[in-house]
Amino acid sequence: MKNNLSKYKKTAKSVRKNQIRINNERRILAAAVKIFAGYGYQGATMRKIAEEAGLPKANLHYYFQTKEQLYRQVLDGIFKDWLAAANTFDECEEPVEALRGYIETKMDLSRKRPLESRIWAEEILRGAPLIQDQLEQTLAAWLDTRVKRITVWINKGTIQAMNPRILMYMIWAVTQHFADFESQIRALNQQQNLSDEQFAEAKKQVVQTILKGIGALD
Amino acid sequence: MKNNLSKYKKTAKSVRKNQIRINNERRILAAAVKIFAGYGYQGATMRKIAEEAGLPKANLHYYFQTKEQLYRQVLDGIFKDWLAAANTFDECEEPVEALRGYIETKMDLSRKRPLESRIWAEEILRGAPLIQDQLEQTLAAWLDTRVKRITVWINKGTIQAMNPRILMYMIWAVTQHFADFESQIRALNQQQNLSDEQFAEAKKQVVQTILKGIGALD
DNA sequence: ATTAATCTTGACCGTTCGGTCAGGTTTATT
DNA sequence: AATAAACCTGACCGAACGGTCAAGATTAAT
Repeated sequence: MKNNLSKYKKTAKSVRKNQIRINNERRILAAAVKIFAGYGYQGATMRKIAEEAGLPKANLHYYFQTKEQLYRQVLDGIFKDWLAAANTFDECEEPVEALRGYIETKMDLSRKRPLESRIWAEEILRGAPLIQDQLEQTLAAWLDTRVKRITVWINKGTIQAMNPRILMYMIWAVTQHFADFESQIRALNQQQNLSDEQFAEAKKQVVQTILKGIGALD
Repeated sequence: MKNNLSKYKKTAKSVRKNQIRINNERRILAAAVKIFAGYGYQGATMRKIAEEAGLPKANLHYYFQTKEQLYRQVLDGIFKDWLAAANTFDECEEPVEALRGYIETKMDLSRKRPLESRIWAEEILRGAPLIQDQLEQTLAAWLDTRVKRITVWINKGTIQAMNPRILMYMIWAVTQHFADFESQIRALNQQQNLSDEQFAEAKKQVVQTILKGIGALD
C-alpha cells in the first residue's frame, strides 16, 4: 500500500502498458529468442541480445531485471504456443483425424518457429531447471487428458492396444526432430534445408507411418 | 626433423603414451562428459571439469591445450560409438531383423549413455559448429549406404514404398528422445525415471509401431 | 647416480560476463 | 506551463572466465 500523495496519477489507459513499453518489450523478446536459440542460455549474452535488438544493454535491464527473467518470459511464450497446438487433437472425434491434425500442426509449428523449438529442447536437455514445475503440473495434466482419449479409442478397438504415453513421446520426438536437428538434416541433404516439397513429404510419411503403426490405417 | 642430440631418447614402449597420461586423459574425458552434458559447452567451465576430475585446473591444460580441444575429443568419442551402433543394421539381411536390431541397439545406447546423447544433441542444436565436416562427409556416406539397402527392400516389396531418409530421421528422433528428453519424461512419469520394465515396454512399442508403420509387419 | 623428460600446481593475467547507477531526456497528466 | 512519471544510457563494478607460466616434484632412461 503506497501513499498516493502525488499530484498526478496514471489514468486507466496509461496504466495498461503504454506503447513504448509494449514495443520495446516485443523487440527485446524477439531478439532474445534469436540469441537464446543460437547460443543457448549460457552462451547467450545480454550484450548480444542488446545488439540484436538495437538497444543499449542497460535498456534491457530496465525492462527485464535479469537475464533469467528475460529467459523465463521467452520460455513462457513457447509453452503457451506449445499447448495451443493441441486444439486439433481435441476437436476431432476419431483417432485418424485427431492424430493427423495434431502431428501436422506440431510439425508445421516446428518448421515455422524452429528457434522456439530449439530453446525448449535445450531447456529440457539441461534438466528443465526453470520449467520443471510447469512440466509436472500443466503438461502432466494436459497429457493425462489426452491419454484418456487415446485409451477410449483403444477400448473401442479403433486403434490397437498400446501405451498411449509412449505414443505421445514418439509423436513429440519426431515432430521436434525436424526443427531441433535441422543442421544435421541439412548436412545430409546436400547442405540444403528441406524444401517445402521435401518437408511436405516428410510430414505425410510421418503421419502415415505412425497412423499405420498403431493400426489406425490399413 | 628435429636434431636428436639428446643423450636420452624414448623407447618404443614409452613413446606410446605411458600410464600416467592414459589414466589422466581418461579421468579428464570422463569428467568432461559429465560437465558438458550437464551444462552445455558454454555453461561448462574448466574449473568444474577439473573439480569433477579431482585435478587442478592447470593440469587439464597440460593434457588438453584448450577447452575446445577437450570438447572435440569428447565429440569424436561419441561419434565413433554412434556409428558402431549400426553393426546390427548391416549384419541382418531382412528389414524386420535389421531395423529391429538397429532401433533396439540405439535405444539401449541412449539409455546406457544418456550424457553422450545429450552432448551430441546440444552440438546439433547449436548448428553443429564443430562437427559439420563429419556430418557432411562420414555421416552422409554412412546414411547413403543404408538408404541403398532400404531401397532394395522397397523394390523387393518387403516394405512399402517410402523415402528411406525420412524413415532414418524418424528412427533417430525417437531413439534419441528417451535420452535427450529424459527430464521431461520423468516429470510426466510421477517424477521417476522410466524403470527397466517401462523402458523395455517403450522399446518394444517403438519397434512395433515403426515396423508396422512401414508395412514390414501385419 | 645422473640427467632428461614428463608431470604437477598455485599464482597470476587480460577479457568478458551480468548487473548497477546517476543523471539526462522524453512522455503523460493536470 | 509545470511537474511527475517513465524512459534512456555511458560509465562503471566485482566476479568468473579461459588460459599461462615458472618453478618444483616425479618418473624413466642411461
